[in-house]
Amino acid sequence: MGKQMTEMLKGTLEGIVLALLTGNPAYGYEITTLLRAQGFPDIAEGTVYALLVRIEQKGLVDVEKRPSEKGPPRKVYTLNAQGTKELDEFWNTWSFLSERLEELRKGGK
Amino acid sequence: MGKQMTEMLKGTLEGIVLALLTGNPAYGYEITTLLRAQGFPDIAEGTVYALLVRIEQKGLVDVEKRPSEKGPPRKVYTLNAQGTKELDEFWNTWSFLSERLEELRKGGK
DNA sequence: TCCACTACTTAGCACTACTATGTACTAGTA
DNA sequence: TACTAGTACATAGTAGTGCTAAGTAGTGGA
Repeated sequence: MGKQMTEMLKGTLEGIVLALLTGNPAYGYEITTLLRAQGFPDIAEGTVYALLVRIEQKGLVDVEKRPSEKGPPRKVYTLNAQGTKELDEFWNTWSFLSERLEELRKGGK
Repeated sequence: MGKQMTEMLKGTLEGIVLALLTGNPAYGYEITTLLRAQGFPDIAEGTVYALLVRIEQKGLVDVEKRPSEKGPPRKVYTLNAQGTKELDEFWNTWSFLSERLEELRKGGK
């Protein structure tokens, strides 16, 4: 992955994952493949798992262990109320930054 | 500053500063006040100066020292060819990420 | 003299993405 | 049986970047 993208993902990747989880519980491996399919082909597995540990510790998701047909049991993450609130704040922060940057791009000094 | 914004600025702040410098040479203290005036009231001085050192070491800007009427001499930064190229790449990276996020926001899974 | 403003510098910290490696389970196949 | 691939999760160590905090230096005004 480009160094720029790596740095830019800091702070946004968490939001991206929370957004993926809205109304759509998922487990780590699934989230990784989802991200890779949706334009982030180089996302490292370890990054996703570490992120999931973080958002679980922050209490943004509920976790449930479910057996898998193939391999070890899955940890399914579901966005809870606090996670939804965090996601809202994420979109606010993103919108603000996004607007600033669009102004800058238009030469709005 | 919010923790979210702090993390989100990683990777974008450099682009913001490069964008501010296009066709508009400026010195550190000036850039700091510019940023504060344009929606980032809590940007730390130290952050800006450290970033300027970095982009100078990467060769993205040319530097010239000019005396100030008030206080120590200013270090005026001018975007050079390499900096312009880097800024182009920044906009590409930003556009990509921005599009992904807008899709996500619209519920595009 | 003291303070405020201008202007730059730097050491240490916190956070997050990446690299690399390891564990564990299932199924297919040679 | 032994090997391989795919599924699924975990984690130690590294790098990059923004923040905190503190300092240095110069000018001018109360």
